[in-house]
Amino acid sequence: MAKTDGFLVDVDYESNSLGDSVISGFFRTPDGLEQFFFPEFKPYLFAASLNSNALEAIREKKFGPDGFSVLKIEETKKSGKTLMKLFFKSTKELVIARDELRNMGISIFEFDIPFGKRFLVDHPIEPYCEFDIEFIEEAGKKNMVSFKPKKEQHVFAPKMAAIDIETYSPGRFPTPQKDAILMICTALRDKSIVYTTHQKGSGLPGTKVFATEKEMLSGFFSDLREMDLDVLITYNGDSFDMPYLTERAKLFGLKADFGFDGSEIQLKRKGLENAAKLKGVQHVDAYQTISLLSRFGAVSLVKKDLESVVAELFGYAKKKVPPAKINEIWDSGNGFEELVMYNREDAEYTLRIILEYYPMLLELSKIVRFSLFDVCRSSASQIVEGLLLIKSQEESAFVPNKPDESEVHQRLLQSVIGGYVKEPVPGLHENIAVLDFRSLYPSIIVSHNISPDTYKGIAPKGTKGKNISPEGDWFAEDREGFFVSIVSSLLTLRSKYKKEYQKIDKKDPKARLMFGRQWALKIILNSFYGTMGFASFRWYSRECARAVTAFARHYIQDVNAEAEKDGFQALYTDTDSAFLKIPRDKTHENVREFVKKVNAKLPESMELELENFYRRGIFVTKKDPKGGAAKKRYALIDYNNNLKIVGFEYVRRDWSTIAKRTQKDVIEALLKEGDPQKSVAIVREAIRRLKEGKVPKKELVVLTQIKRKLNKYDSIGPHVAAATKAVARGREIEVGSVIGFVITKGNGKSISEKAELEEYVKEGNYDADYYISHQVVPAVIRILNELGYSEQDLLEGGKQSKLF
DNA sequence: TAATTCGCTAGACCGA
DNA sequence: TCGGTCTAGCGAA
Repeated sequence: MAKTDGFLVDVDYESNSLGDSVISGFFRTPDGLEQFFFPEFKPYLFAASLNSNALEAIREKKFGPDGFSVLKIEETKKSGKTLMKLFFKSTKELVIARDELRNMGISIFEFDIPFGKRFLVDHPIEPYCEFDIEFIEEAGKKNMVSFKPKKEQHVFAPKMAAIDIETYSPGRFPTPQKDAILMICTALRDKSIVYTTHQKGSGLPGTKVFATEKEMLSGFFSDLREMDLDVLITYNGDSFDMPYLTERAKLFGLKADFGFDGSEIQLKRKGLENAAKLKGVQHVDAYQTISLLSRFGAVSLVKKDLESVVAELFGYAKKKVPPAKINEIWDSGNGFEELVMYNREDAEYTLRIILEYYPMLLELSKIVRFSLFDVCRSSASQIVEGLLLIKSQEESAFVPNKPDESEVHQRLLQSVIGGYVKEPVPGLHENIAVLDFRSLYPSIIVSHNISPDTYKGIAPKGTKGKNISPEGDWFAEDREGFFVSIVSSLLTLRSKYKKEYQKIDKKDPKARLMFGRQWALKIILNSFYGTMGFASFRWYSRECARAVTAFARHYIQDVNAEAEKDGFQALYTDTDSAFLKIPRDKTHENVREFVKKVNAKLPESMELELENFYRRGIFVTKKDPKGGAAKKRYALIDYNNNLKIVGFEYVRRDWSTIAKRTQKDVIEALLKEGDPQKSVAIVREAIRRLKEGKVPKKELVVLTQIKRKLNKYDSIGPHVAAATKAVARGREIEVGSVIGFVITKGNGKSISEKAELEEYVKEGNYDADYYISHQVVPAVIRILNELGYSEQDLLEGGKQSKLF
């Protein structure tokens, strides 16, 4: 028996010569990346308790065309019920057997958990932890005997590199069958290398020049293998770089073989998306990661192309070389260094994005026991599901099946009422306090023991108890719910991490790791409520979701009622926050006392926090005057002159910069300086510039996402019209892409007819009337209405303010 | 196929 | 040409 130690970096499975599915773990040991096999671990599923006849029938059953049998059957208990654990020799056989078992009328469970994930769920191990390993080597294969977490753990510091390719694209989207790879860049933390076949590259620092593309690819592949990476990063490599490299390699009789032991890239489909997997090496697609983060609201991005992301995250305006320019440079050789720079920056920034989020990804990986490859491509439901699977395994709890289509349909018919939103008091207000509940939904789950396994039904009228929601849903008090123990430990862990982070010096490299840790927990906590009400979720529970929001509405409305009782004015409320106007006879200290008083009555895990005090704030009426004041839009300024603009056009990407900037300037003049006349002057100036035709195109662009195929739209809005026209010109527009359009002078009747993709519009070609009356004026008019101005005042001028 | 509901607004669409 | 209704997108929480 031999010994070593190392970090677990991936779990995978493969078919051996006998057709058995065998799990292997990849460990980063002192000898490099090593693969250890776990031949004892077999694929399995559960079947409902069977009588002896049925059990015999399964034992005798010959499955599939080849007539295989169940490997073995064990009896187990889950949540107190008896289940049969059926083992198979391979995942292939399990898949065949599950259909036939169902046809036999047998209820089966946990039949759709990927084998690699199954292994990680079943073993009390975290990926990227350090282990002491004992193994036996036979016929060149290392079989694991035991592996135990080391007492002292080091943080896994992976070898990382990012790659990016540039291709030839003569006026169309590049196709690997025809268009060459011109350049490839590999970026490491301390250097980057550009591979190219252009002779202009020779002599340039950090470049490797090859005579042919075939030699370049082969050189690039062998360099990658030599780097012996743990993590390989791309930007949209799942859909572009990896398939492209694979295809080009194939054309030259090569293989994109830079995975473990010279294995090739495997291109998979994950739902509708592509995924490129490498054995033993984690392919982290930064584009997928950014999508994940923006889904979870961890970053807010207007567009997800590399340039926009780099601008948002690092404040750097990276220069883009458009495809046509790439070809021009390539053909002429002029400006070659610019192309090299572009390629290099793309790879370097791709690496930087992942370095930025690595601590958070790593923590997510550990919590749900997904590899980095899986975690960066996961959805919210997969992450929560992963966590619940682990918990179920630990407690031998029953795992519900995913619902079938008709069940999902049924669930969708009944939705759950959400948070309470109070109509604000419109107008300009002074001296406001904003209070909010910390982690409201998770803390309600914990406080009232909300979980499917503690649900007792609707409480009879008159029943008293702390776990009866305002709508009557009743949860047990004598035992802790399955969801509750998870959420509660996540909440505790997060506040511990947050405290540690607050204490540590922010320059300490550990600080980023700690921040990432608490952030990962926040993401999971925030998704928990949502998944309970998600129709396709295994642990869907309408009752739980309904109780959470009912309690939430109760608590926030209670804060308002108490505040009014104490002499504050409840200005506005949205779900977990209350805006209070502090009357003249009250102080900030009175607000703090009020918060304390509320907290004294709240359950232990709930807390109302003082978010901030604001000097001034404005709420406006809706466009439809009958509709009253607008919810979810307001602006505040605190005592340090920090402006907070929420919900207004200013924060929306589907409004032009000219409208957004004018709106922001107006709000600022009003809140910061209290100067309505200046606000009016700002609007008039914008209108004047528009009329003179001097506004540059980039201030006029409206960004919108194309969410479906262009022919699937019932209503042809400006963005669809602009996209359709662009496609007619030969531009490719993918579903999900964000396009920018401008309303031109054109001679169409409708706005759509005048909408054109930004790239086809000349400077100065814009419809000034449209931008005045459909962009600038609507963005500011409701704000100025509150101060007594009308639209006429903006367009003509002269009249003075009556208010303020 | 991949967390929820609440809410605002624009612009097309449609019939009088 | 109008006003109501519907489709669509995005943001707040």
